[in-house]
Amino acid sequence: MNEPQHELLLDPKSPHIGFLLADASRLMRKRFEHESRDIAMTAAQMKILARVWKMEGTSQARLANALDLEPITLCRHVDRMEAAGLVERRPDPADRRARQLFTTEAGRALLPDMRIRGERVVKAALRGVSEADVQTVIATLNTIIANLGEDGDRACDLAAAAQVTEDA
Amino acid sequence: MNEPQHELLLDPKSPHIGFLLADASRLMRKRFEHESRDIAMTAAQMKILARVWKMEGTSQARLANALDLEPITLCRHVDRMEAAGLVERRPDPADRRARQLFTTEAGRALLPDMRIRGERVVKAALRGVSEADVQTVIATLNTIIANLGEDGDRACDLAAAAQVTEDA
DNA sequence: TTGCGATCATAAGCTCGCTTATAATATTAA
DNA sequence: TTAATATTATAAGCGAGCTTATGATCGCAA
Repeated sequence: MNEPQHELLLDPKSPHIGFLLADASRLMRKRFEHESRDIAMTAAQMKILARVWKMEGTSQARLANALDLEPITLCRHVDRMEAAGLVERRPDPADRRARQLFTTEAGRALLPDMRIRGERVVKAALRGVSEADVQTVIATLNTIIANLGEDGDRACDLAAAAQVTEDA
Repeated sequence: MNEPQHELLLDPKSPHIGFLLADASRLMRKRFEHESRDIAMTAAQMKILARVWKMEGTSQARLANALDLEPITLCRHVDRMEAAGLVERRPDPADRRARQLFTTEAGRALLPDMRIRGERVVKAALRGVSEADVQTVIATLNTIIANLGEDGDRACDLAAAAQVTEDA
């Protein structure tokens, strides 16, 4: 009698919202990459470049914080973006550990086109979705991000303390 | 006069829904992994294992279709999952190219606990979100997935076929 | 002033998704 | 029957995220 347990584990009628989020996000990313394969920049790089533009001369640590990325993740991005001529690293005159980040003329030149294509993908993704529902989704996603990002440690401790099942 | 253009490129008041999706998805995945670091299985592996359980003996190609993954992506997962003893590959007696997939007793044993922790993460993520809004988000995510998957040519066919290939 | 703990950047190596390519086998057409 | 095509699994290698660790430097405190 396995059938009922199957339903419990992966109910097709109400799929785990985490899986839905992952699938929707993955498909949008995939579509965007396909939509802009002729531009030498990815969506993640666009996001980073736009932020560097707003924080011209910032350090990688502060930028990583602003983008909610781990420093090493950003560092790898900057490696590629610097190699691609999108961004420039200069030594910080006030702190010999740090490097200042600057956009390149070439990098800035690509941003508007990227944004246009991104909007095209969003429009395709949201076809048939009402404006009200879009707003609900945006608000809910922001709530989720706040819930999970606010204080990871505390919430995790609470949850972890809840249950430890020892099968013996 | 850069300020107005900055707003256009990355408006903090209405951030690109694609970025929100990616962030929410990433944070949920991160939280889940933290929540279940003592279990030798990831969320993606859980999803795959549950599906193998429903399609015991299926081929990797059909499983990849059912999960909407590229065959090579699934192949890599199965590599790791087989090494971890979660899943088993056997030669298909009817097709010498194919391998049949089966869950392991050890793999099945981990699923219920994984599901419980997944639900805990979802509950934490959705704190303060009304049930109605959750339903709206689920419906919208399904629309997005359909919108972006259908145009990819025949994702609908694949999804439909996946449901049918169940046992008889 | 020294010395010790934070902070900055980054190395190593992992999962997870992808594209592109290839060997083996199956299947279909000629 | 044989030749062309399709399918199955997998290799190689990239992007995007992560954890953990390490060398340099900064800053504070004894």
